[in-house]
Amino acid sequence: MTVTIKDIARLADVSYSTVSKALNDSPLVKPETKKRIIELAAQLGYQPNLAAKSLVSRRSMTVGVILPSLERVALSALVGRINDKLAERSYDVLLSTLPPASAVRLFHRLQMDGIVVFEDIAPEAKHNEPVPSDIPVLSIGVSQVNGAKYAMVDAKRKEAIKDAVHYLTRLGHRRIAYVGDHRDSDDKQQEKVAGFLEGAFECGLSSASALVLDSGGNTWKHGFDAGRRLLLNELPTAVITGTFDLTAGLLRAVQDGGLHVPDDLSLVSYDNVPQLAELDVPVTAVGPPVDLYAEHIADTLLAIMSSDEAARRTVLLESRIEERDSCRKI
Amino acid sequence: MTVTIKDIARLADVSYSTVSKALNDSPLVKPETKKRIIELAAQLGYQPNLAAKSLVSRRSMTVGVILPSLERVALSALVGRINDKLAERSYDVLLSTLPPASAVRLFHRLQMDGIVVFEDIAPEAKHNEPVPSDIPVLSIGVSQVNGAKYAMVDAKRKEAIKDAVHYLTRLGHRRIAYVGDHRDSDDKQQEKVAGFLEGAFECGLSSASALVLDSGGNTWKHGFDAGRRLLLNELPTAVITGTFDLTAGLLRAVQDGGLHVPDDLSLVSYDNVPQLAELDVPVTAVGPPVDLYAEHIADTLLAIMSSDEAARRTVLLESRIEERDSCRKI
DNA sequence: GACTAAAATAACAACGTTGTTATTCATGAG
DNA sequence: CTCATGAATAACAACGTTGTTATTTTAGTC
Repeated sequence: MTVTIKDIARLADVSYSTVSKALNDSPLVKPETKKRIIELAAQLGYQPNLAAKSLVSRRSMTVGVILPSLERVALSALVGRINDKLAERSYDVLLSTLPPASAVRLFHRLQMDGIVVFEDIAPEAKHNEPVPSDIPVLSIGVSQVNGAKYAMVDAKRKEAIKDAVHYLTRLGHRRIAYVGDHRDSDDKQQEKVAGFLEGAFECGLSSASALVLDSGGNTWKHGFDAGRRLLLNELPTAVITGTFDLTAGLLRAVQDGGLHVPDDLSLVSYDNVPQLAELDVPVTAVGPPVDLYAEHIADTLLAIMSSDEAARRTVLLESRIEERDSCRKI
Repeated sequence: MTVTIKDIARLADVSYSTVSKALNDSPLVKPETKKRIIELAAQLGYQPNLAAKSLVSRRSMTVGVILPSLERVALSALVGRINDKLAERSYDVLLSTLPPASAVRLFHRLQMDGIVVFEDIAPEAKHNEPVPSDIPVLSIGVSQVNGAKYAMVDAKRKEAIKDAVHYLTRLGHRRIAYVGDHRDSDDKQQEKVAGFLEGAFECGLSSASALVLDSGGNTWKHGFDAGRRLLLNELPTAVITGTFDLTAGLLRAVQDGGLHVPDDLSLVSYDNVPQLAELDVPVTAVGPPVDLYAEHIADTLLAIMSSDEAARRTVLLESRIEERDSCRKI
């Protein structure tokens, strides 16, 4: 049997409402009594029943995060940071890898105060069952199927990759490749490709000297394979990679091929995460810094949660270049 | 404002207790009324408030899973299966990647009916704060620091690897390598090494022909690197790998090195997951099949949850060989 | 058409909290 | 010594459910 405030009340010989006040550090109870009760509670290993709490307060101080998996390093890192940021505001974070529709239903039943969706598809896309409008949903980079329905935080991916092209061009590179996942289904990846092509155009690169390589996926393995293929043909002087994992894999492949980064090949990676500094060669990154990303997600979520007149807003995060040792002037 | 049974009651012009019964398909309400209420509820997008429900029923029908990350394929797969199995028994699963102590506290506050811990360290190891004894905890393969404190499901890793050695020996292999993570901190990995050595001894292999390679980690990358190193020295005729990810990486490395599996090298992998069949070469596996694993975890959890006189039991799962195309007779 | 049994529905208590309102208990002023 | 004042504590209602108990409605009997 779990210990409740009533148990504590009985043992401390006070009423249970006094216990409640004492544990919430209310000024209405005598410091002495308060101390006695708090100590007793700690000793009994009392944990407040969140169900009861949320029932009366109408909020659970809990948010749910829906994600496909934690296999991508950058996503894993981001979720960790979001957890931290929300914990600072005393919210707890729970994860689910269920299909979005089921996860949302579950979170709704659990009275979560907010939901963050990392899926590529909008929650109602599958079964066409609309998400209840009374629970704030923040979707991260989902293609807005039916108008701006949810609040959204997203990265300016196109700008980010474009920035990378400009950056490399300024360093003198005239032959650049973009390596990324190229499946039609995923708009986010498409956006990066578009950024690359626009950037190349703006910098006056010929289409022959702006190579797009389809990695067919976003894992280390895909990056490695792409790096391999890169080595088979005439090399570019610089490569831009679409995700952290791709970068790590590709770096390994080209190093294995006997190339030195940045002497033989410059490298810029999307996914502005600190892990890029820990690779064999610290790699220059573009994209919103993960800390900033997490902070904006947390802030936006808190914003739409507090204003019941849901401020369905879209935040587009600016990219920032994080220069490291993977690029050189030529 | 969320819709409650009282809202439905008002609209249907019945008492809220009737609504409750109708929604729970009680025989005490007229079929006609029942139907009307159920339709109305669906139309309003009603979702039962789990907080209220668990408050009165003293159980949340929810279990929490604590894990370090979902980066390992086999773990990811296992969690997915557990989710399915528990869903069949109408339990919901929530995940947390918080440090075990915090996650347990959170789950306790949320009144979860049970907890599954996938961490390498016991929950109380960090801050020495004991887990409340009133919430059933099932730990997966944790080294039992202070006696058999929690229920536990674990794999007979030692036997599994030993089986692999015997299997390969029967096929005629006399020079076998084991590739795995070798950090002292992780007992699970140590167990596999021990299995390898014992197996080698039993099969009469000389210590020179039973190689142990430390991969230094359990990811694709570590496997790849280990494969690379393998190629540098005199090759064994067969390799046993400690995890799915190691196998995938190592397979790639040796294929890159111009070897053919199984003609030039036989391969057996720990982690009995179906994903092994989808690699370039379908790889023979040892270890408890993931389905069986998930089922036992679900069953054991349900068992210790139902018997309040907690049946703190330990289940050790037998390994099974899943033969595929990665081994040949010599 | 009054009476009973059964069926249907309504009313109520409880779960563990919090916030509000009511009560008790000192303390000090007159 | 009585009374007002304020501090400390107790009692109570409410949150959204479920299960139990009480009440109403319906149908069947004579």
